[in-house]
Amino acid sequence: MNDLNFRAPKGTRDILWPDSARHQFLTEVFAEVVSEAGYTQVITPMFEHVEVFQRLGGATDVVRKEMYDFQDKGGRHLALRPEQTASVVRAFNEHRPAIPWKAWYTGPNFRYERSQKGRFRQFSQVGIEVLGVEDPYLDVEVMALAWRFYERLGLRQVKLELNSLGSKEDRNKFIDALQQHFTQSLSELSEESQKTLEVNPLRVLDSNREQDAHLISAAPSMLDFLSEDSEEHFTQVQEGLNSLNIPFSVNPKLVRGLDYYIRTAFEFISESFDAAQNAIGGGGRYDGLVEDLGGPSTPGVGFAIGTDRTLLACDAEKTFQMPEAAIEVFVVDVTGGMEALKLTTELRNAGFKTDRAWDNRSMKAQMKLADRSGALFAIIVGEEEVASDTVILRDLRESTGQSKITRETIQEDLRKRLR
RNA sequence: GUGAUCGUAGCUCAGUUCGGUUAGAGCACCUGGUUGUGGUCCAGGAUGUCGGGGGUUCAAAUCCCCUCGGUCACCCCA
Repeated sequence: MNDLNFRAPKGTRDILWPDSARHQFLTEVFAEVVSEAGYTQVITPMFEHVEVFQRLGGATDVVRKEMYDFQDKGGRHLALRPEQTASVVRAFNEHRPAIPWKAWYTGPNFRYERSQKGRFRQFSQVGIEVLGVEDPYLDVEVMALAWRFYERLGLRQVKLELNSLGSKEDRNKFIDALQQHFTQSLSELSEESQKTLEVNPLRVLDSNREQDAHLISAAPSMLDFLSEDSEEHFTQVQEGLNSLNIPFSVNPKLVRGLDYYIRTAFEFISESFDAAQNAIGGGGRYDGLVEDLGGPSTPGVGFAIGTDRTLLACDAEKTFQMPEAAIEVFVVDVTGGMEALKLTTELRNAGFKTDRAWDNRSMKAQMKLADRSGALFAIIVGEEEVASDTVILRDLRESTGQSKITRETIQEDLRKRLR
């Protein structure tokens, strides 16, 4: 059991009931919210040609050092998806559905990194992508849907942080300014940030190291580098959110780790649990990505929400608890088990949630299992009942409620008492 | 990849400081009290490569080294 080879690989885990049920329900709630808005599901492969992800940018850690890539038996260089936006965009280019294409997805992603609270090597996300629309109000719709989803789960301590990264040109100007700012005081910057500065200056703003704090707060703000168009877009996004009464705060330091974001970038933070990884969802606009992946010039917006982290937030806020497993009838058979076999089949076919015991256990043991199953009624069959073509119907919620009924009326009797 | 910390029954943990009889507790599980009846109660029972490997020692869960895994933080992100 402790043999390494018979344990879930590092950073992965088995999700058993009731957690598995919460995962499933969470996905169902999400599907409901986005279906109501006209989104349709897309299911893409869990692996792609590695180039699909490499197009996300060589400065992105997710592709630079966290990718699970491998060669298949045909010599193809493939990678397990670290996120799904690239796959969805690739699928868009391959099939060219009519725009606007509003797609939603769910499923596992893979990143090779050290695990910690709210972070695993295999983790699942739900998300949406819209391709073919430039309208800033779509950015608003996208955020509003995520917001609505969190609300449906019962989460209250979610904060929306918003920023604009401007157009590619705005952004490059900003990066130059940042580079200048940090280079001036290079020695004051932490060693790690100095390295980051070379690879991706924007990301320095993300540093959590105390040493960097004052330099970062003195850094130029992205908002001062927005072109007129970008500023207009950003203003409309904010007006849209205001009109829907969705609270948000502008965070000019919000840069996000995927490098393809343009203009709108946002993140949902849970304030309910204590961990470094408290971003439960994030996204933004990525005009240009479709082109980068070989498609026609097409704007895009979307977000991804981490299933595991969102459930962590639900735990912390004590919401979205699982309902009890609802067995209605438990068949107790002390004649060998054949009667239970027939009865459970009959009752299940009739729509009753039915369970039973196995291995010809004692009546006491079977009753114990009936109790533990949460069943409301037990149907008891012994030799006497078989001979007289009856069963005993026992109400497990009471200590005494028990009656002998004929076999033909079992369903009728149950229905009367259950509904 | 870096640092800290932990790893004893299915679960939660005691025992590790200062090595020393067959390694314990609670919960859960099983059987019986109740030869046809659960949830309460009582009695009994089963369960451990003390994460793994190596070393020191007359003797290791306990000390040392290595390794694997968990947790937390950095990095990064959902």
